[in-house]
Amino acid sequence: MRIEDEIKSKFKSDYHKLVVNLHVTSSRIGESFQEEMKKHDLTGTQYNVLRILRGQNQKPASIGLIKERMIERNSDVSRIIDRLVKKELIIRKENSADRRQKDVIISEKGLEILAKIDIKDDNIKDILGHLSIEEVTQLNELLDKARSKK
Amino acid sequence: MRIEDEIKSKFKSDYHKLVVNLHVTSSRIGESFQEEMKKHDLTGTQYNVLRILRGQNQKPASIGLIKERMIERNSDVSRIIDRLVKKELIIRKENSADRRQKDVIISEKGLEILAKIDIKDDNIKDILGHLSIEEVTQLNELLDKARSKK
DNA sequence: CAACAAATAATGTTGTTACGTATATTTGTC
DNA sequence: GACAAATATACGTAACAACATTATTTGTTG
Repeated sequence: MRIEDEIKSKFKSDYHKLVVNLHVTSSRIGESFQEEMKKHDLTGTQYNVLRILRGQNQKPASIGLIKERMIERNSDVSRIIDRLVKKELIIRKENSADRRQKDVIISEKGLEILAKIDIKDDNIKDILGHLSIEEVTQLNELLDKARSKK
Repeated sequence: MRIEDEIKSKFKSDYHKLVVNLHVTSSRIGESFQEEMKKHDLTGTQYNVLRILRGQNQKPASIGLIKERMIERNSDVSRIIDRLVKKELIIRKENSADRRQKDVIISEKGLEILAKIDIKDDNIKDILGHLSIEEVTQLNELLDKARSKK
């Protein structure tokens, strides 16, 4: 369905339309994943942080590093970390070399929950399977270009 | 920049990558608009609701209708409406035929603020001007297709 | 080396959004 | 006309976002 019909709106230009289209499409596709997260008592943001930590392969990450890699860049990482520590999905220690910093790593329990969640190909196929691999590649390229400032 | 480098992450497939790419791109592009809204003391969500109401041409909208047309469909429309009423940007009355429903319309003040905001082409050009019209059209088409369930 | 600037994270506060549930009203059925 | 079901909205709570402030530690400079 075209975006104009989906949200019953009109746009001044295709550029303007693209801004809204991106937002709506991301939101719709994201809904399915949020649901998946809920089954494991995680929010999308928390999942995002866990994945960043897993990507570190047990190399400690500082709060600042996590913040840089997050999708929503203004997030209040300190308190997101608090919640994940409370759930015992991650471990937070002081960094011995620089005592301003914290060393954050993912726990066994955190790794286990990620493994359970790991989006099955089935799941993705349900959501995006109607796109050909060529279309997916092209979309990825165009999105990369859209983000590049100029 | 490719999405892998942007958030330093690896993906199992281009499909998986697309999910993240959509989210990140939407978030980055959206940041610019959020800033614009802040100048007028609005959130993106509130702007979205005001636009829906303007689209009604003074025909009253129920809370449910607004919810349907919103970008984020899980939103708690009742309280978003509360805030807009408090700012006197919209008017909320009981519907006389069905007292469960509310009739919501945009106020003069609401229309004025929208007119002031109305995204200038300049603004869009800053953000997406490096894409050709062909690329924009193609992106819009691919996004429409990505949303269509099958 | 002392004084000051910069970096890093935690905390306080407020506003907003997400999720689940509760309440009020209407509609349909017997 | 009583009652169950459906519909529309409101509310309670937790999570998140935005922004400022503070505390601690580190780096720099005279």
